[in-house]
Amino acid sequence: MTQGEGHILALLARSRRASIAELHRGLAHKRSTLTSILDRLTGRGLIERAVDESDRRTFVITLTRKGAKLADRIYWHLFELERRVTRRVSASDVRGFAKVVATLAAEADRGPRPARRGRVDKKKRQ
Amino acid sequence: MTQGEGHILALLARSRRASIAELHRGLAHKRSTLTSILDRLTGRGLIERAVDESDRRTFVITLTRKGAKLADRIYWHLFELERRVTRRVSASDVRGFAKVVATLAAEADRGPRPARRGRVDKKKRQ
DNA sequence: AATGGATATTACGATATCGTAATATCTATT
DNA sequence: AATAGATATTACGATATCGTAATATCCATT
Repeated sequence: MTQGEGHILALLARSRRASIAELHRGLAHKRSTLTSILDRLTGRGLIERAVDESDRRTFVITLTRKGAKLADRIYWHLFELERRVTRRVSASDVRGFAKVVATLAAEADRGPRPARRGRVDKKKRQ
Repeated sequence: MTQGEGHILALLARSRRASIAELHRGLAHKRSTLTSILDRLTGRGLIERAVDESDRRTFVITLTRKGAKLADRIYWHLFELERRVTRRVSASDVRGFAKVVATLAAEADRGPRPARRGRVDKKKRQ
């Protein structure tokens, strides 16, 4: 079980049913990696892919019974970890954490700001 | 340039000279991965490996002139990012962030606490 | 100096992730 | 209905990471 696989199962533990694009939004991986992850989860009989009839470009991912069991365990595990952490830190610590993370993400996303010497190759990110 | 490579160069930008074990402490990767990273950096002429005469089991990693230049750029880049973030958040936010991260790491390291049903396979981590 | 255990590192095959190109469907416009 | 552009996804080869086993050196004890 890789980090990415666990992550996807945890997401599905809540939504139960999601498109690939939706899952991708909650994942720090490239889209092609998500395909691999879904392939593996499908191969192990944990999830199922079905074409969405309303938009046949997309697939709807659902958990199998077996997958739901595992997903719940993972979700519970993460929930438990969160609980243990929030017990040991203050609410304002958590707010500070969230704020720093959000700011970090936003700033990193903007890329190198003040034009340094040398070309600033603004890479495309998908 | 992968994340791992950048990370190692950033570490070397400060210490200029480090053992592999030292580098590994500051890296979120397995030791064997570090070997690969060092191989690539060596191949590109950015670092050099030399046996430590005082303990011939270990190697001393140093930056080449070319590597030092790149390492400084990377370090500067990270420093700059940090500066941009700390400008937008308060000092107590940063403290909260650090506290949550530390607690999270500590709790995750302890593993699942209250014995759930099923075996708790405490995996070895290197 | 020989033994055994600990530490430091690498080799190597297995697996995961990435990046790009290709395919298929949808939506809007002519 | 034909075309063009946008969106959603996968295929596939290249690269990075992982896990384990192997090797070499060091250190302590006999």
